[in-house]
Amino acid sequence: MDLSPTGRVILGVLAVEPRSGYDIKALTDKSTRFFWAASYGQIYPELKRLSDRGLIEGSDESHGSRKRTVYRITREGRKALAEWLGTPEQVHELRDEGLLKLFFAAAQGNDAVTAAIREKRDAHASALAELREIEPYAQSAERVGPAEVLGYGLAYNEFAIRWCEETLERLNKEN
Amino acid sequence: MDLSPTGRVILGVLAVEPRSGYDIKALTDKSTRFFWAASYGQIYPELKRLSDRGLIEGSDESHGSRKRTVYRITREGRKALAEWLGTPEQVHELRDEGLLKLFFAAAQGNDAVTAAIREKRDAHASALAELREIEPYAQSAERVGPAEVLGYGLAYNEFAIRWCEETLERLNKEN
DNA sequence: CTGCACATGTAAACGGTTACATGATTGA
DNA sequence: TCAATCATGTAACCGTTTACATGTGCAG
Repeated sequence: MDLSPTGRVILGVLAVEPRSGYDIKALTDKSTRFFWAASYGQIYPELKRLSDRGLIEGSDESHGSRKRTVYRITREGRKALAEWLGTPEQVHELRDEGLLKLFFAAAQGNDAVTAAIREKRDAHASALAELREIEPYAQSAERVGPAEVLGYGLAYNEFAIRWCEETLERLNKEN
Repeated sequence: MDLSPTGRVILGVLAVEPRSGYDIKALTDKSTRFFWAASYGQIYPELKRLSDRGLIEGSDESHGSRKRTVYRITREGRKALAEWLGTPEQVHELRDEGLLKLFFAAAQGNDAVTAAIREKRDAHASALAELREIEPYAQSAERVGPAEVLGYGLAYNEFAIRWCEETLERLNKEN
C-alpha cells in the first residue's frame, strides 16, 4: 500500500479518533515527537494525498468563518495501517551530535572528552525532565501503547545519563 | 565557521589522518554510521566545498591511471573543528519505527503489541551482533573516543533488548 | 579472465524543516 | 484590546539517499 513515514503517523493517529491537521500536530508534539516528529509542512500536504488515495476522509467542521477540516480514517486506511504494522520492518536512525563530538574529542585532549560527555549528560537530563512533564498525559490514555512508549523514553534517557556518569568516573580514575 | 553536518564528520575524520573520499566512507561505515551516517552523494561534494573554503587540502596520489585524491586538514580546518567541538550544541534525533509501531499497535490488539516489541528486540539484537564484530577494530585505536562510543552503542542496544524483554514479561503477567 | 575492492563523481528524488502568510476566536 | 491559541497552507531551502555512470588494479 506504500505509506510515507508521515503518512503512517497520520493514519496511526486517526485510527484512534478523527482529528484536524492542527490536532495531529499538537498530539504528535506531545507523544511521537521524541522518536518520530512531524511538521505542518509535511502534515497538510500528506493529508491531501491520503485523502486523494481514499485512506482518510475529511469533513468540514468550520465554526462560522473559522475553518476546520476533521479527518477520519476509512476502511481502506485501516487496511493500509494494519498492513504496515504487520511488516517486520524496523527503521532505526540515530543522529547524536554528542556521540559524534565524543568520537572526535580525543584529538583535542582529555578536557574536550569530559566536556563532551558532560554536555551529553545534561542534554539527556533536559529531555528526561521534558518527558516527565508529559507523563501524566500519557498515562491517562486508555490504550496500552503510549504509556509503554513514554516509559521507554524515560528509561532510555536514564540509561544515557547513567552511562555518561559511569564513563566520566572511569576516565577520571584512569588519569 | 558554520560547518554542515557532513562537513563536521569529514573534518573530524581528517583530523586524525589524511584520507581519500573513499576511505572516509569506508571508515564512517565502520564507526560513526550508527549515530551519524554519510553517503558518497554527500561526501564528494562536501570535500569540494571544504577545499574551496580552505579547511582541507587535496593532493593527487594517483597510481598510474588510477585516480586518488587524498585530503588533509588545514590549520583553518582544525580551528573550525575545535570551534564546533567547543559549542554545547547537542542535536539528538531518533527515528525508531519499532516505537512508532508499538505506539499504534494497541488499536490492533494485544498480539500486535507483543509482536511489535518482539520485532524491536530482534532488531536490537542484530545491531548488537554487528557492533560486536566491529569491537576489536575500535579497541585497537590508540585514541580515547572510538572505544567509548562503541561501548555506548553496545550498552544502548543491551538496554533496549532488556527493556523489550521486561516489558513483554510485564504485559504477559497483566493478561 | 573474472570478480572484488578501489575510486570518483553526478542527477533525481525524497523527506523534512523553517519561515512566511493569513486570519478567527477566546479569555484575561 | 491584546496575547494566546486555533487553524490552514505554501515556498524555499537543506541534507540525504539511491541509482547511475565509469573506470582501475589486483588476486585467485
